[in-house]
Amino acid sequence: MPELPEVETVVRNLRPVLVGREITGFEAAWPKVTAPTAPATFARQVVGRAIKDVRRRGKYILLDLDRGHVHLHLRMTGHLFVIRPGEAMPDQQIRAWFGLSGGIRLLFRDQRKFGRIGYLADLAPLEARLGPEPLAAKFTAALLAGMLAQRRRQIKPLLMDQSFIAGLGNIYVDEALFAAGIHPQAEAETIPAGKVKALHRAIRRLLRRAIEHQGTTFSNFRFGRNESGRFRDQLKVFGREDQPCFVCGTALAKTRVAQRGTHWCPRCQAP
DNA sequence: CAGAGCACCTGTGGGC
DNA sequence: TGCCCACAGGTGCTCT
Repeated sequence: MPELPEVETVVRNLRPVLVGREITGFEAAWPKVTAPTAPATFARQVVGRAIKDVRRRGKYILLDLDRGHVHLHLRMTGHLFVIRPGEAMPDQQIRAWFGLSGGIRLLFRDQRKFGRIGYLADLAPLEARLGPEPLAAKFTAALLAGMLAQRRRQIKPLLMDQSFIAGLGNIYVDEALFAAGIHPQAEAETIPAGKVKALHRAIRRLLRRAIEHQGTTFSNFRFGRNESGRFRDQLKVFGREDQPCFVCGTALAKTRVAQRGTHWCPRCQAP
C-alpha cells in the first residue's frame, strides 16, 4: 500500500503529536508484529524511553528515542494513528499499540499482518539495506545515470529494489516510467541519456506532488483521522488499463513484470 | 548478477 | 446466488 509519499504523509501527521512523549507501554495482539523479536523483549527495549523525533527513511517510519530507534514498516495494509485518552479501540485488525504519556495511544492496524515493528540501538544495519533518498539534494540526474550504468536488470524491478533507491513502489514506478517514455522491461544500461534525465525529473516531481496531495488512496491507505490522499486523480497509467492514454489515445496495457501488475502505454513506452 | 517462484496474510471483485 | 481464483500499493527467501 504505502510508498514514500504515503509514509511521508503519515510521518508529518504524527510528528507534532508524538515528539516529546514518553513510551509508557506496548502491547501486541499479533505476536509476529515484532518478529523476529518477541513482543515482551521489544517492550523492554522501548518502554520508558522518550520520543525525540519522528521521521521517514525509505518506506520506514522511525521514532528516534533518547536511546535507540523504533522502526515501523506498513508493508501493504498497515495504518498508524493516535487515539485520545478514553477513546475506544476502533475495531479488529489492531495488531499492536503503544501507550504514551498524556494518556494517548499509538495504534498499528494491519489487515494483512505483513507490517513489522522493531527496535535498533543503531540504524546502521537498516541503512546498509537502503539506497539513496530520491528527494535528497544528493540524488542528481548524474548520480542516477551512474547507478544505471552497467546494470543489466529490467528497469522496473530495479527501481523497486529498496537497496537501489529507497521509497519507490509499484504505483510511482509505473507513473515515472510512463512520464519518461521508458518501457518497464528496458535493460537499465541501454536507456538513452535523455530518458534517464527525464526519469530522474519524473521521479522527483511525482513524489513531491504526491506528498503535496497527501499520497494516493486506492482502497485503504488512510492517515490521521481516516483521511485519504488525493493524488489518485493525478495518476496517468496506474489503474487505467484499457483506458486511452492521455498523451496518444492508445489503450493502456496491464501486464506482469517481475510478478507485479504493470501499467504502461504501448505507444509512448514502446520497447 | 538477474530472474522466477513462493511465502507471509486477509479481503474483495470478477468470471463462470 | 455461490464458489473459486486471481489479485492487492511490500519484502525476503530459495533455487536456477
